[in-house]
Amino acid sequence: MELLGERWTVLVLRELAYGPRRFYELKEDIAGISANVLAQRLSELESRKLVRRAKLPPPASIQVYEATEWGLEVVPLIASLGRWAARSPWHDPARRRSHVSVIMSFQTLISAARAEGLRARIGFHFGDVSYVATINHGRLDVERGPTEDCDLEFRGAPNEVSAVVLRGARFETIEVKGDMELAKRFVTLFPLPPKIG
Amino acid sequence: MELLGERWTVLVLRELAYGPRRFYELKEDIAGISANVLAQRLSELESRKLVRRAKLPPPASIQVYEATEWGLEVVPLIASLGRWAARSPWHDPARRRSHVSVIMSFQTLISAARAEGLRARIGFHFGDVSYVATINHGRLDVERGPTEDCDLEFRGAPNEVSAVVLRGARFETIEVKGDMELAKRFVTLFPLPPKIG
DNA sequence: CCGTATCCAATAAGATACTG
DNA sequence: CAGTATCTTATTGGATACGG
Repeated sequence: MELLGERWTVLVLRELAYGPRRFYELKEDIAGISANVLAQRLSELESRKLVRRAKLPPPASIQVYEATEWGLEVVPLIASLGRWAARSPWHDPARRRSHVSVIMSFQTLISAARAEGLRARIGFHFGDVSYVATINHGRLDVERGPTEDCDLEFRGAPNEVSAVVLRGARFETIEVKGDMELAKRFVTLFPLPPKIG
Repeated sequence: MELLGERWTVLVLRELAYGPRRFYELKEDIAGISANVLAQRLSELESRKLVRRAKLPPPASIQVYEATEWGLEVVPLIASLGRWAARSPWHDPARRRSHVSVIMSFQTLISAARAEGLRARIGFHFGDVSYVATINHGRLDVERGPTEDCDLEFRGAPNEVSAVVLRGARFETIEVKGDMELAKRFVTLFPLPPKIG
């Protein structure tokens, strides 16, 4: 609790799950956090060795925050807590979510059995951030980066893409291109865990 | 975070991991919590359906708090968070711990490889609370209850027992009785995860 | 863009006392 | 024993403004 117990701390760390981010990205993607609290949380995380400041190589040369190895090790637990918590009767999938949170839920919810034998590269575009997800041996491996050589691409706001992938919203509500047969199968790979009471 | 995010909430839920408890037990075992905060946390947990009030069957007929099924499902994640957090450079094993926390760390830290092929029943006495742990197929199954038919028994304060089992403190610092060869092997089954920095 | 400084408001917690 | 009521204090978070 001393490492992760204060308000916002877990959410900040989660945003660093797929690589370094800059201050204003974090501020924008963590709905409702204020600059001073974000600064404080980052410095606490830094002093606890869960996060470190890094400088991107030239020509970018900007300062970013990245999770340490140890910090990254707790990320799967955070993801599992998310899956558990989403079963709450009061969970609201319409709440605005960050792209990190959406991608993480894909990774957490994929059914190895349903993805059996499937191999595919799938790209996601959320505004100016993109991810490539590789399905392999029933797992979904994800990294941030350009969606080159993908069999299928989704583009839209995180919530909308999530609604299509997890909850069967119509493809027309976002932008889907590439192998549409794959798309139809892909959105069946994510069984939602049973709701409570 | 809305389900478990406030201060004390996780600690309260953890105390219910091995069965129902009464109010004053929780108050005594959660170091530093005050009665009003505990009452508030319990009622929040109840309204969120992680905990329910129950009445023990006669002749006890006392009121207790117990975790719901759903509440119990998050306990292994709490345990894993504990293992992760104990690697912190600032983790202090001398801090006073509850018997629940100690038992849970045994369950979490046992090495399946080292316990390979071992079968045993081991009892633990902490004041007036006792547990029986069964080693089987590399796992440690635990339940609260009388230590009947155990091959080995430990008795002492939670911290002291933990020091013996996890950190190789001398048997003489607590009370150990039964199969002493088993005892010597038992305390080798729990490799501590590597420290950070 | 990346924070820091300042201030104010809300709230949450601790201590204590008290009651069925 | 199992809480509730009350009070006081400490913390923290949100808003805003500002500077490198």
